[in-house]
Amino acid sequence: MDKQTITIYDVAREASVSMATVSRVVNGNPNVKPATRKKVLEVIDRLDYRPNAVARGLASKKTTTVGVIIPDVTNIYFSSLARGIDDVATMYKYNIILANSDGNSQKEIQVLNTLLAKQVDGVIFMGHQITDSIRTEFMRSKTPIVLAGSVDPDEQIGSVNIDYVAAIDEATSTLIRHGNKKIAFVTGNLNQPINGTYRLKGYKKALAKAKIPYDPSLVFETEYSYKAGEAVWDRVKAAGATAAVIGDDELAIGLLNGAGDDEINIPNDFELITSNDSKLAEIARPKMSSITQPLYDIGAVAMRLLTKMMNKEDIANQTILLPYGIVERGTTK
Amino acid sequence: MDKQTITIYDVAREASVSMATVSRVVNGNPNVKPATRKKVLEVIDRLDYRPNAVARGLASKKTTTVGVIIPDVTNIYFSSLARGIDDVATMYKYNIILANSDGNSQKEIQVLNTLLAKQVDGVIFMGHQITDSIRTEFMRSKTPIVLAGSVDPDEQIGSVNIDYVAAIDEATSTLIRHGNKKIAFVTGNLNQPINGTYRLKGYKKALAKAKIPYDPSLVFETEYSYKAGEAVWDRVKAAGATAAVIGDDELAIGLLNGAGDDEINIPNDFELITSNDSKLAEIARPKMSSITQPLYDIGAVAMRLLTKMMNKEDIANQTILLPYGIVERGTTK
DNA sequence: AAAAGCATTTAAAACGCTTGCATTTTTTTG
DNA sequence: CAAAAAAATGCAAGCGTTTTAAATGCTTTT
Repeated sequence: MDKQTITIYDVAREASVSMATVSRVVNGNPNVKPATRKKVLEVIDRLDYRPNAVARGLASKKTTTVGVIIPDVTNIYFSSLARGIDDVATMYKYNIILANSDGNSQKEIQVLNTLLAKQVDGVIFMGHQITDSIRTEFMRSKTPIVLAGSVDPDEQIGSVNIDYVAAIDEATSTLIRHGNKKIAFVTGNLNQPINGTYRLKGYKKALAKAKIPYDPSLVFETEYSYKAGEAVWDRVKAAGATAAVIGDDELAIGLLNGAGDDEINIPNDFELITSNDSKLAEIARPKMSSITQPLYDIGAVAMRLLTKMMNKEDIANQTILLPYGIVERGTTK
Repeated sequence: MDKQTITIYDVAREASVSMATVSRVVNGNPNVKPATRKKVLEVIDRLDYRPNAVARGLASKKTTTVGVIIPDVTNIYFSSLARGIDDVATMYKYNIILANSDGNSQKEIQVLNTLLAKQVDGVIFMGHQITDSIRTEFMRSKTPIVLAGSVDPDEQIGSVNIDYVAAIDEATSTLIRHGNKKIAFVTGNLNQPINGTYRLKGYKKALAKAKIPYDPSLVFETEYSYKAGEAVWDRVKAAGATAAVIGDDELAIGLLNGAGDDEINIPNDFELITSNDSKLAEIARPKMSSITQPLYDIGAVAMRLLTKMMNKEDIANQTILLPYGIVERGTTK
C-alpha cells in the first residue's frame, strides 16, 4: 500500500535501455539517437515517470532551489521584492525556499544554516542590516549570496538597491523647494546603515545645499509600522516641522492618517514624501508623493544576478543600483 | 578548490565510531551511550560538520519541506496566511517552498508537479478554486494536501476556512438593520465557489430573512484589485445601491476611495463592509467595517493540520472552520 | 575486408545519509 | 559468577539519480 514510485530503473527496463540513457533523455542530452529518445519518452509517458529531484540533487550536487530570507512576507515592500525573485527564479527553473526572519539576527543565522544544510544553490537575503555574525556565515559558505533591497556598506556581497542617498536628497530638496524650512526625517532604526548612513546622508546633503542647518531634533527614529506612524505624528507636530521625508510606506501612511485625524490639512499645512511607492502610496488619501523604486525589479534583478553567480559566469559589477524617481501626488503642493 | 565538504564518514573516522552511530547522535536517537554521544558531538563541532539534508532526504524519504502554492504573495490576504504557515512550519522543523500561481490553473498544476518531484512532505494550497484538473492531481498523489483560505465544495480535501455563508449573511444583515434596502454585493469571479456559492448564498439568505427581493443587478462581479474597486464604483452608484458588502479588502478600499473621490459621504450616504480585515481595513479613511477573520491563524492551523497528516495521526475533522466576527468602524453608521 | 572514426550506449561507481539486522558490550538477575 | 536480558554499536544494503570510462555498433576509408 506504500506509495509505489516509478524509478528511472523501471523506465530503463521497460524501454530496454540503460539508466544512463534514460537519464540523458530526461536531461535533454543530445547524444541520444532520436529513435531511442522517442522510445524512452513513450515509456516515460506510459509509466508516468517523474524524476526524483532529491536523488538528482544528491547525484548532481545541484538542487535548483534557492533560499530567500525575508524579514516578513506580510510587509508589502518585501513581498514585492519576493514576487520579482520568484518570477525570475521560475523562469530559470529554480524554486525558492522562503523563510521569515523578522529581521532578527539570531533567526537569520539559524535560517541561513538550515538553508545551506538543504544544499540550496544560492541565497537571496533581505534584511535591515548585515551584522558581523551573519556576514561571517556568508563568507564561510561557498554558496553564492546576493542582497536585495538591503545594503552592505562594505560592498563585499552582491546586491541590488537604489541610490538611497540621492533619492532622499532629491525628496528632501523637493520639500525645500516648496518652501519648507523645518523638514522632519522619519525613519527606522538609525543603527541600520540604510537609515543611519545612507538616508540620513541624503537628508543632510539636501539641507546643506539649501544652507539650512541640520537639526537633530527633527530626526525621528521609530519602527516601520502603521501604528508607529500614527504615534510619531504628535512628536513631529510638536517639533514644529512643516513637512516630512519618511523611510517606509506603512510608517508614512500612519503618519498621514495621524495628521489627518488631527485635522491637519495635507498638503497645505503639512507635506510629506514617502520612500517605497508601494500599493499603499496610491491607496492613501490623499495619495502619497513618493520616491519611486522598481520593487519588483530589484527582486528580479537580484535573482538574475544570483543565477549568473550560480552559473559561475563572471559579472562586471556585483553592486547594482537601479534607477529611482520621484512622483508628486497629493501629499505635496 | 572545490567546496570540500565534511561528511558523516569523516566524523565517524575522527571519532572512531561507525557512521551509524554518528547518524544516531545527529538524529537524537537515544540508543547511544552518553560518553559516545559526547565524543561524537565534539568531533562534529570541531569539524563543523553539517548533515547534508539532500542525502538525508533520499535515505529517509522525508525532506522536511512542504510546498506552498499561493496566488500572489503580494496580496496581503494571502501573505498573512503564508506568514502563519511559515511560523508553524518552522515550529515543526519544516521549511516551505513558496510558489506563486497567479491563481492560474495551468500554473498551479505545473507548480504542484515540480513540488512533488522535489519530494515535499506535504503541500498547502491557496487558490480561488479547485478545478477538476488540479483535483485530479491532488488525488493522484499520496502526498498530504490541505487548503488554506480556499474552499472545496466537495470537502474531499482537508481545509481551513471561516464560514463564508454565515459571515456574509451577518454582514449583509447588519447593513439591512441600518436601514438599507438596496445593498450591492461586490466580489470576484462568481464561478469561484467562494463567491458564487458561499458568499452569494449568505447574501441571499440575509435578504430573504428581511423579505427583500433578490436583485441580480445589484451583484457585481469583478477582479480583486484596487483599480477594479475604483472602477466599479460608478456602476454601483448607477444601480442605486446605498450600501455594499465586498469580498476583498483591496477591492473595498478601491470602491471606498472611488466613492470618496466622487464626493460621497461615507458612511452617511453610503455604507460598506469588507471581508478580510487585513491591515488595509484600518489604514483606510474612514476605517473600514469588516468581517474579521483570523488570517494568520488560518494559515497556522492549516499547517498544523498538515503536520498531523504527514505524521499519519488520525484527525477527527479535516474540514475546519475558524470563528469570524464583524467589526463596525467608520464605513457603517 | 580490415582499419579508423564517430555516434551511441552500457556498466558501475559515486553522492551522503538512514536503518534493519547482526554482533558486541554492559547490566541485571538468580 | 554464569546466564539472560538489555543496551550500544557496527555492517552493509539501500535511496534514485548523474556521470565517467569503457564498450559496442555503424559508416566511411582505403
